[in-house]
Amino acid sequence: MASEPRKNPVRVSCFECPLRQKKHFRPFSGDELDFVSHFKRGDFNADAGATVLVEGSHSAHLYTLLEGWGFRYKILEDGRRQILNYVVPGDMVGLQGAVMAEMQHSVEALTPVTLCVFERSRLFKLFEKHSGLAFDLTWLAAREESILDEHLLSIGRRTATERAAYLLAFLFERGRTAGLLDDQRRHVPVTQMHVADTLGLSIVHTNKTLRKLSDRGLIQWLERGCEILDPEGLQSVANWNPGDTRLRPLI
Amino acid sequence: MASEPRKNPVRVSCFECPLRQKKHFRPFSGDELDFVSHFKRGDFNADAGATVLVEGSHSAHLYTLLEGWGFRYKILEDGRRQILNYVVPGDMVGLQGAVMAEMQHSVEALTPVTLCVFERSRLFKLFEKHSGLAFDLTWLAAREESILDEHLLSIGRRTATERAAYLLAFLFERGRTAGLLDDQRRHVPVTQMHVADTLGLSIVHTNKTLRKLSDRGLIQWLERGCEILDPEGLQSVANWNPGDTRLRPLI
DNA sequence: CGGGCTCTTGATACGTGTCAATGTTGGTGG
DNA sequence: CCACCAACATTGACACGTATCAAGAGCCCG
Repeated sequence: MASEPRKNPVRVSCFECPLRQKKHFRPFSGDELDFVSHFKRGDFNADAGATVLVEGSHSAHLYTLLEGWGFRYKILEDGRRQILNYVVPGDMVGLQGAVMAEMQHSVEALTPVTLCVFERSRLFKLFEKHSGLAFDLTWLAAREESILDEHLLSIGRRTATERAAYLLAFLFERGRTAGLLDDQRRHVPVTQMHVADTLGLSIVHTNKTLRKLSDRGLIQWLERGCEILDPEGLQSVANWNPGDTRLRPLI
Repeated sequence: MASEPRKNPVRVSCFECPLRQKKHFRPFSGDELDFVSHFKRGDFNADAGATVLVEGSHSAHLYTLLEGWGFRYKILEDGRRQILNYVVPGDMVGLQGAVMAEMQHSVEALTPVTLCVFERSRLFKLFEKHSGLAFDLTWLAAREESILDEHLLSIGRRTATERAAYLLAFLFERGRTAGLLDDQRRHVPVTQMHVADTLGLSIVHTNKTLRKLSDRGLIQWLERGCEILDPEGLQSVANWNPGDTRLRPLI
């Protein structure tokens, strides 16, 4: 397995939240931290490959990914699958189900994951009492939207090679700002099947496209994952660069 | 032009908001209505084809479309364009620019449009004082996300014919719930170029694909627009059905 | 040891893009 | 009023990108 063995599934207190201390997240106020620690119901651990949330359900919960990689996807009746976006630590999951009628997509773990579980029914209290956190929630939703916009541009208008380069540069950037990757750890834990289902390509063509990127020294493919050798190179192939990397909120 | 001539550009008061009275929108409380009417700065009218918002800008404003059709899009440096989503009355526009650093997409009017202009700087007050409206804002963002998810599935995994059928069924549904269309008025004001740029297809192939739908009696193409003859037929070709059509919020 | 999952590669078929040419419509200016 | 032009829609021929089919290798795990 690509990632280290899961930590002991001990309840993680918000006060010692390992994420909050990382540099990319904005600090909480004391009040907010207090509220969130009550908002949180517990932890949820899942193995790689596990389905965390399923389309059509109307869960009583809402999650934040604390550790690991995951992805959101939809499938058509005949099994064609489209990966919509990836989930890294700090990302909120299940907001759709919490706010609207039901989930319109599923979520699967790519590595072993830990999620913070929040109680859906207390969400309205968050809006009522903590406008700063409510704003953050909207911020997160707006950012998800802008990522989906870029994906749409990618699938709709970029060539296969550009798409692949974009995706890998994007995943590296997301992993980096989530503290999963850095100059030493450059391993993105996806299979070529995941890449294919994200780019809207067949797996065979994906393989041939990735080979081109390997041949140019931009990446190296290993079993069950990809080593990002040259993030800037990928960005320039894709004609993309990461947007705003300033402090982001965390809930 | 497909739509009737623009109404006199008189300031529209929130108290007589023509949208709020339509059945698809949730009613405001008196307090909320009061607040929104102060939040609103004025109206903004634009002609068909006008660019309403441009990528990279950081506008002091935030908008709700009051009347007409528009669309959001992104372009690559060499001019390739991807239409991300369409905007109908009741849709909020520019939230990204208001919440994050700057707009990551542009918005263009498809018909003459009227927009309500809100003051960005008062947004934090909305969160502070009107948690119901703040929740609505998040609701709108979550719904936009779920639409983009479906588009992504469409472009990534549906065939050209399915994609086209999906798009037209989708546009009919959006127009219908926004009060722009009904069983009598079935005209969607897009060119084949718009369809092509939404589906990620070339214009020539789009033309040939639309012809198939015409031949099957599902649509009829007119100059600068499309008559939706059989919405359910389109839905079944695309293997898609509109989700939650319950009351939606309006800001 | 077998079987599943992942990655790889070559051959061929098909969907979609590109090029080119034409017709229509509506608007503009002489 | 007509000539002209721009935008939009249409069609056929051909090229290219991508899907599909098929086969095989390496690996891990039961």
